[in-house]
Amino acid sequence: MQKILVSLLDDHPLILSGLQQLIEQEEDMDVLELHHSGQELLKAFENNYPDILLLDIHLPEIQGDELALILSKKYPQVKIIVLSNLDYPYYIKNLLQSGIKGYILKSSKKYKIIDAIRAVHRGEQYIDDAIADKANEYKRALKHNQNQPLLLTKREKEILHLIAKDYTSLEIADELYLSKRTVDTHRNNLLLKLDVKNSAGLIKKAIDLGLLK
Amino acid sequence: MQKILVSLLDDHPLILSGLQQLIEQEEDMDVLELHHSGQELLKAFENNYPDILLLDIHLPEIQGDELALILSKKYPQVKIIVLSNLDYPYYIKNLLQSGIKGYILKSSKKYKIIDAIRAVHRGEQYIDDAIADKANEYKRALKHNQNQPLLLTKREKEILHLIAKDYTSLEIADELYLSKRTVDTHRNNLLLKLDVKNSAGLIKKAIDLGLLK
DNA sequence: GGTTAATTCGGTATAATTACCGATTTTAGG
DNA sequence: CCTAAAATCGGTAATTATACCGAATTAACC
Repeated sequence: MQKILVSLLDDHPLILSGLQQLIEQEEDMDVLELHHSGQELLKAFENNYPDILLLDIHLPEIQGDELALILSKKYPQVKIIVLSNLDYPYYIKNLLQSGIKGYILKSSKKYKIIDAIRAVHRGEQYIDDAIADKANEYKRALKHNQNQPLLLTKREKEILHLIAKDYTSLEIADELYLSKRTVDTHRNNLLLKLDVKNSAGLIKKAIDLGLLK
Repeated sequence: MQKILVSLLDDHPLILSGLQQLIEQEEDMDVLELHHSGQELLKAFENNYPDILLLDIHLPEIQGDELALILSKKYPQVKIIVLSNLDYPYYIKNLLQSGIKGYILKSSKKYKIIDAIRAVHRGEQYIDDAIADKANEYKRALKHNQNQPLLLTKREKEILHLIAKDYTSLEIADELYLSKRTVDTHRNNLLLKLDVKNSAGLIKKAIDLGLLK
């Protein structure tokens, strides 16, 4: 029988080991390669790529969702399962649009991860129950916001990072050679998109969503 | 030869597996027990405890530093090594005062973790280089703040959590039956203690330090 | 019981953010 | 080339947060 080939991307060596061990215990799957960064993965994929990629969404250099988008365009054969800590459900919507096939929490029981790999390999979608539940909750709670995409623009991300760095609007304006008014507009859009009412909530949610740090 | 007995506490099963595998590969150490929560660990320690405890500082229910304090009072024989993602160095000062013997990053190379266990077992202190470097940097940069303890009071933590929840000062005051003025004082103290100048920076740093979420 | 830290509250002033109304120009993609 | 999204900028008003002066009460600890 052809084994399911799985590659892993995570910046934590410990998580990589844990996943590797977990997968190699199964008879119908094998680990192809371990990757520690998005750059490394992109290079490695030029030579060879797996059936399934387990992708940590929290990465230091590149945003997980950006990488997912690149990969699903360049390597649509590779089925991507996202590993995340997030319990914010609406984030999945964007990811699913990026071609993600599965979404599980890092804190999941081990068998769930194995199940997810098999399901996605069969061509199914696999969303962690905990998340699916919350997603429904969320949809019910927020009707007015449901067709608003959560993808941040380049400028918005830039400004978000500066807000997190303790900058005031004026300081951001100076830094980016913009008027304070422009910065405020972007701040407002950030608050709207993330559905929070001030900067404290913005930063909190941004980190939870993996948009920051 | 007597093996070094190591117990592990982390809320992520994957990290636990990774650590377990890593430690059991070494001939001079063994894993005593895996713990998934602070409560579970405290109960288990009543019967038996290890030489070394690898303690994740990011825990859902109990604060890592609080647990460390409890443990070092109740079980001073157990040497604690903290595992963390933090690159904020001044946090260690408090931890070291709580009786912590080692401090390493989750993203460390695997051999570092093994080294740390051996060093701490010999009675040495082991601080991750990356952190030690930053700690010195930080000391140089911030002289005026160096004798200010970073431990937050109960009330401050309470208010910090509400700030992160998008509450305004007035809403917090209502929630806790306080005057707005009191809330503002606490907010100010939070800004001072964490050395940031607004709520956005406060939340960012609090999360980095493991004080939130 | 005495000392220290924590918590509570007041006023005033300034700075910063957020909420509204708006608009034009630039960029990216089909 | 055309269209939609993104990025840019203005003014005003209201709300919030922060910076300063201060101090009294309560809780915790030795």
